[in-house]
Amino acid sequence: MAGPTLRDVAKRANVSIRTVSNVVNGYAPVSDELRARVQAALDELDYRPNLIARNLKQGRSGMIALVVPELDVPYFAELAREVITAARARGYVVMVDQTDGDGERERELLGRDSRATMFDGLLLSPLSVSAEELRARGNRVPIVLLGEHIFNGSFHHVAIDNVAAAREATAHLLSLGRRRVAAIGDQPYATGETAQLRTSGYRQAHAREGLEVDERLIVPTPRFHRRQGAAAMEQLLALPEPPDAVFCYNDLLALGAMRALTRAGLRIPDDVAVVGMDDIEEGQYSTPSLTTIAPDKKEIARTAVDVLMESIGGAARPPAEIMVPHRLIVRESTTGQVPASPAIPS
Amino acid sequence: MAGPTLRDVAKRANVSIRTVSNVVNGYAPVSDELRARVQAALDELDYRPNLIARNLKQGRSGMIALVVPELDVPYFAELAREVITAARARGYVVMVDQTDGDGERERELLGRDSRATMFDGLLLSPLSVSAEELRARGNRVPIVLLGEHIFNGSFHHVAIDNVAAAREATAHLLSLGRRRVAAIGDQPYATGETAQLRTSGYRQAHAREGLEVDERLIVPTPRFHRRQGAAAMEQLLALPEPPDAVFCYNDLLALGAMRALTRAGLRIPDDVAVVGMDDIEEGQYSTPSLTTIAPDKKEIARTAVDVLMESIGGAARPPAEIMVPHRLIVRESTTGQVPASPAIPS
DNA sequence: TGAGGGCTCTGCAACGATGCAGACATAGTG
DNA sequence: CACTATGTCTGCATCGTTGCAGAGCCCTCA
Repeated sequence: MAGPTLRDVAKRANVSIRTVSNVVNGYAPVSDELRARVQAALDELDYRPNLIARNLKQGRSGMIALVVPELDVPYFAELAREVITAARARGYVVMVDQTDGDGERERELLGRDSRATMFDGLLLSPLSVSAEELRARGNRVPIVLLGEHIFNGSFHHVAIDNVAAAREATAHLLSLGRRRVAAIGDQPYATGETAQLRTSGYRQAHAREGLEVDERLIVPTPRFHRRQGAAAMEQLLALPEPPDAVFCYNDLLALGAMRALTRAGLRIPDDVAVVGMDDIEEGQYSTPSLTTIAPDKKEIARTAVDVLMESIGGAARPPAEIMVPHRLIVRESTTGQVPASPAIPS
Repeated sequence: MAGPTLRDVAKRANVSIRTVSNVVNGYAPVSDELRARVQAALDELDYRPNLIARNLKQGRSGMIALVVPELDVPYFAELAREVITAARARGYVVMVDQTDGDGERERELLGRDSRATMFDGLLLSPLSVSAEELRARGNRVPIVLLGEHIFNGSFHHVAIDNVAAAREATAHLLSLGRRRVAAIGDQPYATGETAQLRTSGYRQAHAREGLEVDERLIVPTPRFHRRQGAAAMEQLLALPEPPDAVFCYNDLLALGAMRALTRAGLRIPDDVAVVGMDDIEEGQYSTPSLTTIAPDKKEIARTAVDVLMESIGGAARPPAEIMVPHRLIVRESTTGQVPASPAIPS
């Protein structure tokens, strides 16, 4: 079962273990003759270094973990892809784990028997666990947080400017002349920090136009899936004065909302305009295509990995709140027209 | 930086290293008094076991790797989710890696310096690399293949019955009275085995009805993304006699094709009916919702993990070709009506 | 009373690799 | 020729943990 070790190769080539190691790693100078002999033995036995042993000796594993709520949520899948790519560029591999947004599962990560110690660092996109808890558990492993707003500055944190993004999305709808703009996705409780930031951006946009917010148009949702988006939209349509536009806190909610609108026989954007957030690929191909706020995912991933590498390297600079660019992408769901770009987006 | 080790705890509690280890693992009987003393020391130092060392000693890592072409392709993301869940149930964590369908990247996995040795087993969904190569590289790590058809029986392999699935999808279209049924996604070359199986199912369905296949209706695509689906559909619409139905080899192709149809001002399914394959969540919410072949992903994941665990455990039973159930799910894109199920699917 | 048997607890060796210091042979230098 | 410098190669210790064998100790029972 177990493969040959350095010892086996050494015996076969009649050299010391250390020399074989040197050949494998190209370290110390080795005479051509000996190198050839060792190489032959390596090939014959098809030696593969035991990375676990190497890791133990070197005190690092070359692995980081990425923890997201749900991997099959497109935003996280797309983010995971970028993280894996960014990490690979730096010689790291990524273990992906999902918590299902379950606080228990998130806390497990910090527990005594967690596998966290196997990794050189953690990228965490927490849903339920608070920064306070994270800090209290005082993991020894460097951590960088993604997306979730954590205000107490205990950890490095990479995200877009949620307030500004929400403000721009809402302003876009207002600029189209819509006057009853709904918001889907508020989470007015402790762990809904990101959602609250977006709500506050939504309010700011109204305030800047001197408009009142009709509180009934703000629909909270416990989660950010299509199902909740559809349900929230149905609720909004049942109002005496239904909205003429809706800003959804992510694209899945928006897609669910659009589905509900279509079912109700309403036209998008003529009757109701829709904006999402995340710019998942699906929104480019939906009917109609979805106007959205696009966070720079590549940049998020790259930055997060960079900062994590720095921490792993031992740089003890104070935890930073890092903002990553975003931009509004206008598509059919608000203007009814495709942008100038080609008919079939990439 | 590095946390306390068993030695540190032992020194503090004034016991042997071995005893601390016993307390941590609950192994040998330890007197209550000593246990308490050791536990106190553990708590004070906030000891965390070094899993790398433990792995080295025990010869296993408790990790398996899942290698897919692209994590942000919904099918793979959904599959990854199930694999992670299934593996966790068995005490394993999953490292997810993606190859971008790049043969080079896939081959890297088998190379001398690959990290594959760090894992107890590999779940591989290869795109470019052939079974022949896989076998030649003779990795020492147990491997289970997912999805791709490998006929030479060198490895365990878990997949649906692609021929039957494609036949059923096509038969469904024919049973609706469609007579010019196109196929999008053929790959008539060495590494397109799965696609070829589907084409053969498509042909079988025609043959059983005594119908001729118009070869111009079979459109190959190098990849299985929305973009290719849209392009292929446009190509089909340009034919003198365009199709009245299309079977796409996965859901993304189908979604792309639907987008092209909508753009061309055609109605689905009235003018052209569409069937996909994979049952990704997006297809439930598209407009119209997508008829598709649903592979039992949970079952695929569970079976694959089980078989892999068996191999890891040392069971040397011969490589098996394992078929997992699938079923046709009829939605609006072929019948124009939602099935009896609730308006908003889960 | 003394051999035998549990119960606790300990120390040594080992997993497979690398860091380090030094051995040995050869070459270069005055 | 003696002495240092250089280039190769080796052995030992070590990373943090667990497997194994056994040392004490107390208790039991013939």
